[in-house]
Amino acid sequence: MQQQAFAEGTLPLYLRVRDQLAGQIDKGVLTPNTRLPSERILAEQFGTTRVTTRLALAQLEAEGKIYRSNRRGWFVSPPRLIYKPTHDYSFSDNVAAQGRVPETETLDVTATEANAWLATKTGLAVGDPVIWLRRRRQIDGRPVLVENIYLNATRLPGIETYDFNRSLWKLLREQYGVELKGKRIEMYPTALVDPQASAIGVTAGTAGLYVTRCSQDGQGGFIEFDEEFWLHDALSIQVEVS
Amino acid sequence: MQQQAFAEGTLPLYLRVRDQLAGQIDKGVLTPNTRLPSERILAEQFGTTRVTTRLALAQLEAEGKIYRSNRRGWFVSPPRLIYKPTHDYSFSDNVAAQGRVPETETLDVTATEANAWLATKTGLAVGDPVIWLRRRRQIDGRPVLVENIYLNATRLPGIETYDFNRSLWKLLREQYGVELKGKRIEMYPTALVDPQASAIGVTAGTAGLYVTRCSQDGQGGFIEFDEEFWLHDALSIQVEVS
DNA sequence: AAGTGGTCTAGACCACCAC
DNA sequence: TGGTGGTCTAGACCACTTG
Repeated sequence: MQQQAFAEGTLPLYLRVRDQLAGQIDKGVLTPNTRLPSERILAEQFGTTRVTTRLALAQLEAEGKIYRSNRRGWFVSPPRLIYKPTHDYSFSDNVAAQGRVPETETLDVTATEANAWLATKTGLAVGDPVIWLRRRRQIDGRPVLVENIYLNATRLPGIETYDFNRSLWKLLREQYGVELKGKRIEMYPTALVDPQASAIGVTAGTAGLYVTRCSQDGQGGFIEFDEEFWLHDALSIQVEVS
Repeated sequence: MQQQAFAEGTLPLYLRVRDQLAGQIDKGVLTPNTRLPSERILAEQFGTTRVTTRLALAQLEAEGKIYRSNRRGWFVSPPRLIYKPTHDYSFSDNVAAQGRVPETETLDVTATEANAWLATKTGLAVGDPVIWLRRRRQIDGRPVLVENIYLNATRLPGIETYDFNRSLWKLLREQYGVELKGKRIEMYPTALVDPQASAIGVTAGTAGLYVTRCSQDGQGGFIEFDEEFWLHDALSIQVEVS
């Protein structure tokens, strides 16, 4: 029985499987959004078991080179979306400008009140009215993020009556004359867990990037707090300061 | 033989193991940098196998709640370091200000020339002289990042003669009168692979955050290009713009 | 209905670290 | 030297998606 065959150099088997697949991706044999052969077939091709094959696939997934779609299989990751959270970019415009197809779905709109956590993040008082908005956004048909948006209901009366399947930034400007100015952004890598994982349609534990953004108007009044849960391989963040 | 026992609710076993351990961490039974029981002992305690136990541990690792150290075991993650890449913060000062103990090791100093990749990132011409610096930085004795720094050798003559186990920012200011101004920052989550994984002392494939920072002086001249490879659970990024 | 990934078992040997 | 995680085998059944 073959165990720990460190024959070809010192690399463990699952990393050699990884290298083979990565090579096919880098050379363009496998192109973005192509489905890989099934785990059982890959295991047979590489003369190993599913467990080891899955180690290799998990490695490539961690590197952002492939992703999985529910129980449908493994796919080659498309290029990362360049995302500049300090700008007022519309998601839709930004995605389109990079030659991709955006889509936004509103999952949920709820009138509620600021809790303690939101109060410290926004400067609101506990109990202040907010509109809580949940959206899912896709690139080329792949869901890449879900977000919770908390809007200052006092500052933006009637906002819950609008269509949110579009750019919120444009809505604020056109209907309320608001230009977002000050922003406080915080982000860190973490795993996506439920309910966000389910909303995106990935397994709990999938690597993600958690981004929060607190925006004010020109006078320093709180407008919007945005909490985004991104797939870790879907974006590249860029920030410029002078 | 017990397989797929979805008895207590619908959660798979490895997620129930995860929840138990996460509860002990959140309740403070297990405190930062505490070692968890060994995988074999955990497997026995939860009445399962090592493979399933490792699934639970990998989940917690992905969430940033625990980390592993070489072959020494699993440990509870300390709080994330708050990091503001747009500021001129010194790593050492920043870590110390958050009540932690910083350490910097210079791995390597090399005089070399800009290649095509570096040229596009910095605005230098291919072949321009640069000083290439590799450093490893620790927090409370845990290595959390390695970095490649490329310094404009023309602009900073003799810089390779200084001690780099300290704040580079202070060195530039005190010895060259340089105040870093313009910055272009780019970052995305990805897995750490060799040689960075080895340098930090983690398994290849460990989740990380890749950060690059291009800094100029007040006149727009290129000073420094910094490429950082962070452990994904070690930091939280904050950016403020007005 | 067939095929996919998701979960799980019950073992094994190896490389490395601390003692 | 003994214990740790790292890697690996050869199977199994389950839940879901797709034709």
